[in-house]
Amino acid sequence: MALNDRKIQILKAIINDYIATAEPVGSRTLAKKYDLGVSSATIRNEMSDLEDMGLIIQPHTSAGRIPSELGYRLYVDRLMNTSELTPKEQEFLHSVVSGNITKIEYLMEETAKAISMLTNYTTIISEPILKRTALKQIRLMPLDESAIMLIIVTEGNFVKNHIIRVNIAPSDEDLFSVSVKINNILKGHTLEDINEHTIMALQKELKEYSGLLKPVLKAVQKTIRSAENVHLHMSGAKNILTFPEFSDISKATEIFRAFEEKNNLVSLLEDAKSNDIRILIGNEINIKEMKDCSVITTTYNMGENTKGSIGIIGPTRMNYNQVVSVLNEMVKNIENVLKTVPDGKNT
Amino acid sequence: MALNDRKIQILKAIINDYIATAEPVGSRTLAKKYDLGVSSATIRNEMSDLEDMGLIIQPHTSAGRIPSELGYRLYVDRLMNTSELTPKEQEFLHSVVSGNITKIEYLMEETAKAISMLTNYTTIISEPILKRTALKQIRLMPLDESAIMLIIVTEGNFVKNHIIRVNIAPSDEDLFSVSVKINNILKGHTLEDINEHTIMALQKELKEYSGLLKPVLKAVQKTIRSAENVHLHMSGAKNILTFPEFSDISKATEIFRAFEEKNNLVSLLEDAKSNDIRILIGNEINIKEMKDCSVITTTYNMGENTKGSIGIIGPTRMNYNQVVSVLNEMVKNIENVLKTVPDGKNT
DNA sequence: AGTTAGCACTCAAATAAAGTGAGTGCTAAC
DNA sequence: GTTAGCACTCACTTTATTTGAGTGCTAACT
Repeated sequence: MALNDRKIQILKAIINDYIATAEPVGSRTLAKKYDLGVSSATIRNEMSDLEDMGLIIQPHTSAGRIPSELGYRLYVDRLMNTSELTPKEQEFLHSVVSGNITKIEYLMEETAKAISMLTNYTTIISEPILKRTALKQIRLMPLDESAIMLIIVTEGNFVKNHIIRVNIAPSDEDLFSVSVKINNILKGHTLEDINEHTIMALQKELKEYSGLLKPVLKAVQKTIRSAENVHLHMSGAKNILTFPEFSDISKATEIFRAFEEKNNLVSLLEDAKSNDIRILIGNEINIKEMKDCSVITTTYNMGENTKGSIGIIGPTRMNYNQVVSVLNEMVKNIENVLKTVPDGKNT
Repeated sequence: MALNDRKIQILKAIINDYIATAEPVGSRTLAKKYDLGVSSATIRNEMSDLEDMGLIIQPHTSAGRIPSELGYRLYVDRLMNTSELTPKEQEFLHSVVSGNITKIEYLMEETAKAISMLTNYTTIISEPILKRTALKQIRLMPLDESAIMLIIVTEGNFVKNHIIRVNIAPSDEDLFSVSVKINNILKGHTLEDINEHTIMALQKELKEYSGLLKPVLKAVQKTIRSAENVHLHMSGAKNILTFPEFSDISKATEIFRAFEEKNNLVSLLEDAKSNDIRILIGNEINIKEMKDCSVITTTYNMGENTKGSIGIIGPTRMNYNQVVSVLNEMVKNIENVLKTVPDGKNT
């Protein structure tokens, strides 16, 4: 059976209507609401064909049709028309990143919030993760009589700090020169780079302050490890409750439970490997609790090796068109901010 | 009408039963389930009295009774027996804080998560807030050719950092000596302390690097301001959905909406002024969306002027007894950690 | 006096029955 | 190939009926 123009037109109408109303749509509704130029009976015949092709489904005998996953797939791949955001929406999204954002965490937080506000879906964002976390700067500074602070800046200007307890705090100047020495040795190294050789070199340099070696090394390790972890931000999870498909508390709870499992979210975002926008529909998501959801993901870049992902989660009946536009716009914004004003990144 | 022993016994039984089952409890149930030594008819008479006294309520004519807010008030003030946590529970709570926690944010996050897991209620925690944020250390360090980083440590060892773009980055040594100079002038100062005099002094010291003055001052201001902000952590909001009193989606959504308003949560926690445990029941909470909830709050100390709060939110029918025990235990744990190993606090 | 058995009464909730309407598939005519 | 017409289906709504937990009151008992 061929998927002629009229069939496509009808399928599009069904999907658009269902996205808007969440109600199965019948032939009469289509005939009245959309200017298809044929009678409901004809539409009925076409719908019957579409159902045979697996693109739409009848929930029960005397109901209208709803799109199947296959139908959505066809829709997002070939039928969906992309639209521009309104100037107001663009401005809103832009205002979020243009504010005085001092920490990358806040930027992520705000971005997630903005997207979920605009779309009414749930947003998750992963902070940029460094492929190979190298140390950029290591510095010791005095805190008080019995404590000094270790500051570590990694590639990408992520800052970490650790307090080190000591018996007698070395002088400011001593700490500075120790810092410079450590720095010379560890700078540019990653965790696996730190071997016996580097440690020996450190031992030699820190002869006078041998008590510092161990805590410093430990802190450095911790830092690199943590920088290699994925940090997630989520916003608008409660929006799930606003969709009639999840008005059953047990369904909502199920999804929330899936959200709680960090691995789930990470794996969702990891699907966003390429820079393109990726769409997973229903069971294409490999998380059974989310079989009635769709996820749209993409990545944003922040320097060469550093990229994070954004994912938007909604019912399969989500507004794919809008979400894609929002994602594109927001990625543009974020990349701009991260490129032009890499101000105060931190973890 | 006197509140004799038997009435108290019956009231306690009603409240305990209702907390456990969420079902209105009738005279027959009480007579069967609890060993009160009298018949259901007698209990009925007493219940009638308790209702006259406003301690219990009949949702409708042919239903059992449920506690009124007044009833709960009496219960938590005078009737409730406190119980110990099981060793297992204690161990669980302890394991949370004893892990390798490098940042105060994570400690808070984990604590909130643990409490809400154990109690099944929603937990909010405010990070310790400094009464008067003073600067402790200010340091500049090189990043690359055109950027240096400003590190600021405030009283309480909170660390902030800002990247400053420059045309030509001064040398490491120069930055060190500039740091020491700035430090000498600003150390110990709070925001309102920074006046023309200090700025003049800075201008003089930074003659050679006048381009640094403005960004440094701006960053310092930002830092202090942000440190004076309340940072909140919330966990287990979705637990709300598990209670039959909120099984109506619209009720749940209402509460979630209230949760979204940060001011609401802050004001809840601010009620926890004293070190004691405070309990707010139903309408005692001044947030109308939360009139069917109760909140139990307390504070924890971290050094003299630094204290944060923990709040647990559940239905009015919450397990006050358990929550109080958990809170007490957890505060003990947190204070221990913050006292003995004040390691790597950060904001 | 206080307690209790007995009983009529109430009313939410569960169950059953009847009615409604949007939607379908099929047929026959255009 | 298209469409009007019609019988049929079935979720949903409405209305009626039944059920049962719980109450308050009264009269008898200790």
